[in-house]
Amino acid sequence: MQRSKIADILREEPVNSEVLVKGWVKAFRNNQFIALNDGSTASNLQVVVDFERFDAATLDRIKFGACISATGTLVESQGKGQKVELKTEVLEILGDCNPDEYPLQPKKQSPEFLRENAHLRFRTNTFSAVFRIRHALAYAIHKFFNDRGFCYLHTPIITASDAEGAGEMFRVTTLSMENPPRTESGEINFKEDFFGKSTNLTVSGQLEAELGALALGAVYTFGPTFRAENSNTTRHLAEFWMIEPEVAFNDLRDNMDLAEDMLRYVINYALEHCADDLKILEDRLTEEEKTKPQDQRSELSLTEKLKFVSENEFIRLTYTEAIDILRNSNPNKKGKFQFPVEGWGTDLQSEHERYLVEKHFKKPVILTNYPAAIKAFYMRQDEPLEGVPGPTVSAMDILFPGIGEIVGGSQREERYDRLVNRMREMHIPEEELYWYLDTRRFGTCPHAGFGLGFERLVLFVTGMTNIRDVIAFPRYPGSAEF
RNA sequence: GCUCCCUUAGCUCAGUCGGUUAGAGCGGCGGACUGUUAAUCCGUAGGUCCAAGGUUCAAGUCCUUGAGGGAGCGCCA
Repeated sequence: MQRSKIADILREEPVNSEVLVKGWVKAFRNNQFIALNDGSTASNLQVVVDFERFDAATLDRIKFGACISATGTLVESQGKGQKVELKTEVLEILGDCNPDEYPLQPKKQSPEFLRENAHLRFRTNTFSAVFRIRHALAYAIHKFFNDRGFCYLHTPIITASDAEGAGEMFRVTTLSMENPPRTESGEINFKEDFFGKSTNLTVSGQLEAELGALALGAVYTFGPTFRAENSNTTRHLAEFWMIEPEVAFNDLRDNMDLAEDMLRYVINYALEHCADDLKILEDRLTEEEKTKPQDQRSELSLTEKLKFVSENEFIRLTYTEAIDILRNSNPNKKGKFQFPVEGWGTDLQSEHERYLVEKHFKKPVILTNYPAAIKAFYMRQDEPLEGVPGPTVSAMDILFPGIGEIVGGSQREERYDRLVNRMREMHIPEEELYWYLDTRRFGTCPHAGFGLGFERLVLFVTGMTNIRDVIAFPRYPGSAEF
């Protein structure tokens, strides 16, 4: 007999038919009622056993976490709380679960404890919901881009370029660490390394994506990304997944439209397809809010928050306008900011971004046209703008409540001379990036793209608070367990 | 990398001003009940108070150092 998935049974409710289910015991009540979950849905199937028909030794092995198989007739439930239930005829214990040793329990356990037991945390309601939603969001992203004619490009994970300028990198080498080959001047000789040069794990697929975009028109990457920064926050990982679309002939405005459409699309996708899982996370969040002081509680529930983002236009304003708002803001005048907003030209601190998003506008904000001095070499240089004190670039950052920067992107500098000048100013080695510069020498065109931190998106949609809880096995400073 | 906080039973946490025998709920185990919804009721076992050192007549409680964890900041997605 073929196994049925609990998701299918609960959807189709094939009453009076014979079904076989397999799954893990979530609760065994009254020596009669097993709440069975097989991961196909957040909901459990009620498996009813007549304890007089089964031997006590078998019933004794039905513990929280045990894996069982049950065959029987699906009937309308005689109790309240569920529509259908399984009247069990055959029961088999597939895997025992000794409650004395099993770390998980049928009660609320802290995210920190579960993180230390990340190999088992999929089995909790919260984490199974998080990972089903994570899957749905990944699928929605592929669907969004596919439906719009984008080409999914796999950019390399090992790179010889250390000029990407996005932070510290992890070295990839097969050289002996104890006794590496040396050059005559005593430096490590990477000519003898596996690739014949020094290599690292990628910090971004953007530069390669640009190469693709300038032929395929519209491409996106979706792959792992590595940053060896010693970042200890709730929104940084050393290994994370990033989506990087890159589109020929797009300007900054097109770029913002694309990012905004994509975020709305995937959030709506989750609202439409993950209602059960979102309910679990919403209830969890509501409980958590109750423990906070009244003034720190969120006014919106999780789904309300998601709907709010999907139904409202993002606020778009320039860096210069943002500085004006911040300079005249109450917290700045009253000296409440740890970093007072003084002049034009310095980067915004996260307290400033949070003020704009969470207090001033109360919706997602896209900041554009940042000072050139604080942004990357490849961003397109703006023509001097009236009332703006210094040179700016066509950059855009999308800021979300609670998360901060979820997207960072720009229109790219497509003009060869401008790009080379900028690289020289910022000491980016031209020789190493000859292939990047070639796109500007041969048939260059305006184009734009951005990077979306996938885990930050999952963080927002699930309402979790620590990014380490939305990736299965997080990597961060001091931790590469599992 | 910087700042602050935490570490007590399997889990979540309480433990007053340093004071005598270390507390609860959940979970476990034993029993009762048998249409339950994290079932309920009765009983019961369970402790290197993170580690080392120090102060003190006396340390879970105070001090120092270390380990592990969390939050914030910086770096960014």
